[in-house]
Amino acid sequence: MSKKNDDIREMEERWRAYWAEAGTYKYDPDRARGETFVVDTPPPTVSGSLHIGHVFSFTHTDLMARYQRMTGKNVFYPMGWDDNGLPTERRVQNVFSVRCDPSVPYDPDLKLEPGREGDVIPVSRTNFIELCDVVVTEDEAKFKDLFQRLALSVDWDQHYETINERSRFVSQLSFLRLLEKGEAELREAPTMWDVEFQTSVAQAEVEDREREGTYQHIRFGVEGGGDIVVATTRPELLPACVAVVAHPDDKRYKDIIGKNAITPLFNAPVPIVADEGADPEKGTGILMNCTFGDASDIDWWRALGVPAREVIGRDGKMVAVTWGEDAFNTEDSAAAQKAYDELSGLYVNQARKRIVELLEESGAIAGEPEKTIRAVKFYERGERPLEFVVTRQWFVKIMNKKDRLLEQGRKINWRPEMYLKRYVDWVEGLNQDWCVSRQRYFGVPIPVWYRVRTDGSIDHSDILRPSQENLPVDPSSDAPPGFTPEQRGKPGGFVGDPDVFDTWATSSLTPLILSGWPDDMERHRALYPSDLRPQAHDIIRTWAFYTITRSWLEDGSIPWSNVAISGHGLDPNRKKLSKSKGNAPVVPTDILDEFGSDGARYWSGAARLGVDATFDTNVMREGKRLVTKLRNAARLVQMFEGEGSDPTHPLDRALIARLGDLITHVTSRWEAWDHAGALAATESWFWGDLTDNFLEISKDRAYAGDASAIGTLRTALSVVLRLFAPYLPYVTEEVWNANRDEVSSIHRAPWPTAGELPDAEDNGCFDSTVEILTHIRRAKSEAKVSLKTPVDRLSVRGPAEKIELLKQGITDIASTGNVKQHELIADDSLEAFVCEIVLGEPESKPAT
RNA sequence: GGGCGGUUAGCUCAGCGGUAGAGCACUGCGCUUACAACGCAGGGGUCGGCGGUUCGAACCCGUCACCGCCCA
Repeated sequence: MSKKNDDIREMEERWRAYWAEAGTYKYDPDRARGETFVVDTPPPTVSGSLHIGHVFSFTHTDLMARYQRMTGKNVFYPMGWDDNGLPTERRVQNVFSVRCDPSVPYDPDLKLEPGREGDVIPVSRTNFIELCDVVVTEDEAKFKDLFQRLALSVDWDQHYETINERSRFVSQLSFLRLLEKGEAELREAPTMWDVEFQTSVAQAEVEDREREGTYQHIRFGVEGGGDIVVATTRPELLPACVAVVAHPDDKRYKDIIGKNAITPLFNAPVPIVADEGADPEKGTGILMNCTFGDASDIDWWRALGVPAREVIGRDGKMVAVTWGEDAFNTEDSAAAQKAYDELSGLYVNQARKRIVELLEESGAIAGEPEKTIRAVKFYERGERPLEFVVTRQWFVKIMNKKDRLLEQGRKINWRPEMYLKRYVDWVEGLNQDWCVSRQRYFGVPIPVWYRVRTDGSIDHSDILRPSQENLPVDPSSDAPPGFTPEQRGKPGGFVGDPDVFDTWATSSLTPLILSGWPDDMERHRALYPSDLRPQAHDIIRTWAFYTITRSWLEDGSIPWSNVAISGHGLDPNRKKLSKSKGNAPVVPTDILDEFGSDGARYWSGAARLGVDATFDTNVMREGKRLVTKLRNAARLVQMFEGEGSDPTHPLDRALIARLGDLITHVTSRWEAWDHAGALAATESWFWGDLTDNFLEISKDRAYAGDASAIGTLRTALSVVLRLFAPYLPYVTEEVWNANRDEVSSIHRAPWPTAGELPDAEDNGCFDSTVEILTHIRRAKSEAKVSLKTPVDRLSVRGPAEKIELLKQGITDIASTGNVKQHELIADDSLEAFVCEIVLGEPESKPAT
């Protein structure tokens, strides 16, 4: 870091401390809802790494908050930390080299060093959660430090964690209300299951990945003679085959529909059924229906009413089954058992290889294997394919509400609007209810218990609920109303639901967590629905979708009136920046060190909403350069000590008029949620009209104490600083307060309006003046002489009207361009200015 | 396979019906008491291809190609 950056660092630390102490960004609960602007801030996952993408999107939010604050709004801008959930658990496992084992008793004296090496230690659930708390506390401190350095104008008194008591309370209460309304229910059903983390997952967390697969052609017998060949990429599911399916119009199979096929190896009779879902073009046109290979298997299984043959366990291994019993009927138990025992206990991919060998040995493989590319479902954070496993899970009903959820989505203003389309596509494509229970530890517990029957079995239909005043509860340690802790697990007693909620089940409630619902309804009415949900486009299907869903389910409302969608930070190869891809090597604090917070914010501010932004230090360098220019321009303006006045000189009046146009334009860009357009316009005016031209033109008059020039410069600086303030909070605050006896934050200053400016008009003299000045500069540049070289004679000919305008600026041109003699000649035969410039001798340099 | 964006100067991007723009990079000049962490001037683009609408298209319509994202 250079010495110069030390200055920036000092300035940043000084103002950061001031804002915190002065409460510059405090929300005022006493002001009316109409004057308030409420932001439903995204809670970042604190156990992820900090990267420059955070700087990008969080700055966007801050820009909007700052603009609203300057327009006079009472801004409610909180900060939340998403600490609950799997990312934290994984981090804790790595940091302390532990794993959670609920069967291990709690050890109150457990002390582990972060970064500990050695064997993985099993720890109790309570110990594990304590370790999670340790890690998130540290992580949150790092995030807070970065965000404060970045000058996010957050009211830090308004913060939350998705695992804190308030969040657990709201999450549990909201769930219980859904249960009351019949919108949440417990189901034992095939569910998408991650065999690595051993938890259920929801549709929103699943992604398709293309994988190589191999079609194996397996010969089935047909009752009454003959055979068929089924093609499958998952031969290990053969023992789970409950039917074979062909298209009703497929001539090849028409005659055998209604008969039974006999599976090879297992000799299980399975019905041959017709269904239009079978694609005659795919494989051999006839396919296995297994319990359960994919979502359509579930549909067919339900439609056919056949028993489920579950062969894949929660750990992704083939479970032990007994052929000839229950669902596993067969014509030859001994043979089936012998074959199956070869598979039992193997992982799915091992079983796939083994069963092909067995089929080959038995002569049931028909034809050569065939390579194919298929879409395989994965949990987004997982490395192993999902399986469908029958488990007991809590679901929230959403499939029957698609139309209403679409309608709710359309009531919200999406910025940019194209992202409504993505929401609509997602809702229309929903194919299952929302599974909200997770078999994890660090999360909000599901607040119910189940009665234990007198025979010791659990009655999951007898759901015991806590009363609202006891929330939040932990069913694994608290007892339900009317029971004593001693009755846990005993006949006639109770057991707690062992699961926690999906992280989204809690974070979808952030507007309610923030609003004080339902205990402080006065506050709730002041803060809900909120005005702005800022977030990135990757979580439209999760955070935005689930929040809209929860608000609809709770009271039919929409959670916010606007959604502002940020793009992603991309690496120089235009790939999304993420820790997992290892392409985010740049530490955000290094960036802030190098370019200053204002410089880094400039990069973000220059990017439009919804558009991905390539990480580009050149843009940050540009921002840093702007900061320097702003300081230097301000230094000049603030140097003039004389009295200022309203503009009287035509050039000054023109500048003020142009400034008014700028304010109008920039404000309209902000109102259109176009902070990037507003910045570009402000920067262009500042650099062009103000510093390159007006400052040069008016400088000599200002030095001479001309009140009009001085007043104009001060007005222009005051306005430009305020227009830049949302993007460059540090330097604008520094300059704004440079000449003040008492600090008055620019971030509480009123947004400039054209109406606050003195009356003025741009009659065209400004453009004429700049035009001639440019001629003079070009002449000197082409002559390769210094700009201060005198012009012995300047002669301008032009149409009378333009010459009249030029007369208003000629004195300033003469002083700026060091013109000794000039003449202006009206000539209406000309359409534009024609200049004749005679350069004098360059002034001799003083001897060195 | 479906949807949504994008393709403009070497790079990063703006412009979105009326004579092609910015910053960086490049070339030349210049230390001028706000600024060399800078200024001034300049070179550089048949606005992805092909059709169409229009007096006029980077911009509207159609089509194709490629890139990215989202979903299957």
